[in-house]
Amino acid sequence: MTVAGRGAVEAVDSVLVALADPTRRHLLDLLAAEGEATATMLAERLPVSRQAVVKHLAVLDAAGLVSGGRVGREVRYAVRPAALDATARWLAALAADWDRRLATIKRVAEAAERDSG
Amino acid sequence: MTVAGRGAVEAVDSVLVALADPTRRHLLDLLAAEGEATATMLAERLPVSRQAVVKHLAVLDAAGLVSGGRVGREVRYAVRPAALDATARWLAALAADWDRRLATIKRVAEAAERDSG
DNA sequence: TCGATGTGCAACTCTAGGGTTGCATCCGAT
DNA sequence: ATCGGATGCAACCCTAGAGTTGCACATCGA
Repeated sequence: MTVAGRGAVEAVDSVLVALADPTRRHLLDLLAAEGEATATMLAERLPVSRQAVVKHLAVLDAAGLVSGGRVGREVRYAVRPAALDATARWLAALAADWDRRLATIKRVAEAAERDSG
Repeated sequence: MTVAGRGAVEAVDSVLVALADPTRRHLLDLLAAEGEATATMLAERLPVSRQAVVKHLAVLDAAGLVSGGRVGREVRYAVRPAALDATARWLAALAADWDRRLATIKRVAEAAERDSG
């Protein structure tokens, strides 16, 4: 690992992969707006079939970004902020790490500059 | 848009897509550790060809995550924290937005609960 | 019970993109 | 001048995964 725990990497990976698809991000937006929705409802608002939506929801669920609960004959999905928040923190920490390293490189370079110049 | 500007969406999209690939994340790790490296050097430390590395670097460059500069006959790449940091903030804001919405839903549900129960 | 609605499963198509190889090109050093 | 190491370009495979269709299974309402 570079900056945080190793077990978290797979979790971050699944979230990043999930978020990389525009249709899935659209689904998340709809879910966040609606509060709760079924695959059928979501498919009506998207230019894809219900089955496509179901597959996307499965990916999002595996990443911990949504969770679905059965109510009668339908399955209602809702958004889950935790995994998203964790990934945001991971990225922020990584960016901070890069900053730190670049600052170090710069100092070293300037020192070498002074020595030779 | 939902929580931030619209123009930023494409930028975030390219970063997310770039980060979704494990080989590219590995490249970023190597670059952050080395400070600067060429495609040839990076390819030696990865189980893929130099050409594959070049393609990945192009994607990372388009996303603003790295930048390369020519030095003599070689091209040295380095990591760029800005785009990563912006994406981290975007995700954090999105997570916060979800939290806000879920809290609202919960309040509404509880109010309805009191009214009918 | 029967019909309508929603979900689950499976086989299938099709393309984006990750990876490769081969060769041309450019620059530095002897 | 020329040899070697590094980059650039182009034409290729090949698989993951986004999307589809078709049908079977559950469940609610009349």
